[in-house]
Amino acid sequence: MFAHIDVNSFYASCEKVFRPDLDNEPIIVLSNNDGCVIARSQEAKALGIKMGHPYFQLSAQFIEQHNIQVFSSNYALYADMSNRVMETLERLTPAIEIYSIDEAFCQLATHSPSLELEQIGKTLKDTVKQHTHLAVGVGIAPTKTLAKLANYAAKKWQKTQGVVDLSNRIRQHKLMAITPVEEVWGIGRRLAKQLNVLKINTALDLAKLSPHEARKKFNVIVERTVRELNGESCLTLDNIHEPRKQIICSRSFGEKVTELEVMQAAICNYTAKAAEKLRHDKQYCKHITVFIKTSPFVPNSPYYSNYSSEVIAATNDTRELLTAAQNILQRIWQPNKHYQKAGVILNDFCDNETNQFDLFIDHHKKTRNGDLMQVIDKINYSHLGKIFFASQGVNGQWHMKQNRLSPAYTTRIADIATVKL
DNA sequence: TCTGGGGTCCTAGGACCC
DNA sequence: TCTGGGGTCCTAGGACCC
Repeated sequence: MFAHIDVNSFYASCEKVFRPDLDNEPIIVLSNNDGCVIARSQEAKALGIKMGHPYFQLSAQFIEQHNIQVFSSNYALYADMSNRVMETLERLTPAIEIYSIDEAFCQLATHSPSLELEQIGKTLKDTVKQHTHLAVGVGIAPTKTLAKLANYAAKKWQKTQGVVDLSNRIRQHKLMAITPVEEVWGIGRRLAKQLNVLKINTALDLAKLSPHEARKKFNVIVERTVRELNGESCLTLDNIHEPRKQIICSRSFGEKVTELEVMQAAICNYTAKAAEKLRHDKQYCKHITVFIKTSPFVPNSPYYSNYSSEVIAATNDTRELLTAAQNILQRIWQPNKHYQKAGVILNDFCDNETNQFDLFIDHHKKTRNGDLMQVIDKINYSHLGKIFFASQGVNGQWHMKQNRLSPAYTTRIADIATVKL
C-alpha cells in the first residue's frame, strides 16, 4: 500500500509559516527573475490568479485592492522546510521515496484494515503539521497512480479533511468516474486532448481501455497508467536515490545582456555553479552545452536562440569546464542582440571508478586539481566567505531580479525571527 | 519595461555492425 | 516482378513531471 503526501501550496505556505500576520491573506510566489506566478495561497487561487501567469500583467491596482502579498522565490527557505517535512515522514513510515521538493510516496504495511489506514494517514498529516506548521494532503491506495488520485480528492473535497483512503475498489471506481482524465498522473494536456477525441473523458474511461489498446494507440507509459488505475502496481517505490543524469544551470537576466563580457561572466558563473553541483554528487561529466537566447516575446525583433556543445575528457574541475564553456560561447555569440537568458548543461556522467582517463595527461596533476576543488568547495560551504574564479566577474550586471525576497528564516543566523515580549 | 527553472523517460530514425 | 535477418548505439524531438 502506498501513501502519497504533498504539501498544500508549498512555496506560499512556507512564506506564511513565519508570517502569522498573513494567515488569511492572499499571497503569491514568483518564479526566478520575478517573472511568473508559480505558487498561490488558497486565498490567491480564489481570486482567480492562474499558475504561470506573468507577474507584470497583474495590475498594481488589483494587487492593492485585494492586499495581495508578493514574494520572490526563496529556495533556501523552501529546501530547508522540505527537508523537515521529509525527515518527519521518514521517521513515521518504513520506506519513503522523495518525489519532488514537496511530495513523497511512503510505503505502508499492506495488511492494515481500512480504518487503520485512514488513521495512519491522519497521523502523518498531524505530525507534519506539528513539526513544520505546514498542511499536507494524504492519499492512500494500492498503486502510486491511485494514491496520487486519492490525494487529488483529499485536496478537492474539504470533508475528507485532507486524508483519503482509496484501498477499496468500489471507492476507486466512484472517484474515477467523476475525475477528468487530465487529472491522472502521467496524462498531460496533449495526451488528454487525444484521449478526449476517443471519447475518453474521465479517469474511469481510461481505466476501461485495454492495456493492449493503450500501448498500440499511445505508448508504454499510458499502458502502465491504465494498469495502475486498475490496481495493478507497475511503479515501485524508488527509495534508493539514483544520481541525476544531467545538471542544468540557467537564468533569465534582470536586464537584457548586450555585451560579450557581461555574458561571459554570466556563463562562467553558471558553469561554476554546475561544476559545484557535479562535485557534490561525486560525479564527472564528459559533455557540456552552452545556450543563449533573446526574448521570444519582443515583437518585430527576430528571435535568436543557439547552443553548442563540447565533448571533453571526464572532469569535474571548474577550470576545465570554464575553458570549454568560454570556447563554446565564442562560437554562438552574435553581437547587437538583446539577450534574455543563457545557461549551461552538463551531461554524460560517470563516477570515479568508471572514469576513463585521458591518455595524454599527467594523472598526478589531475589528483592535485581534485584536491584544489575540494578546498574551494570547503571554503565556500563554510562561513569563512566565498572564493571564485576571476572570469566570473565582480559586478554581476546580469543578475536576476529578486525584489521581494523574504528572509532565510531557517538557514541564516541573522535572519532568525526574534520574539518581542 | 516586464513572460521560470530543472528534471525524466520513450520512440523513431539514422548509422553502423555481422 | 523478385534484393535478408538480426542486432547495437546514438540523437533529436516529444511527452510528461514538479
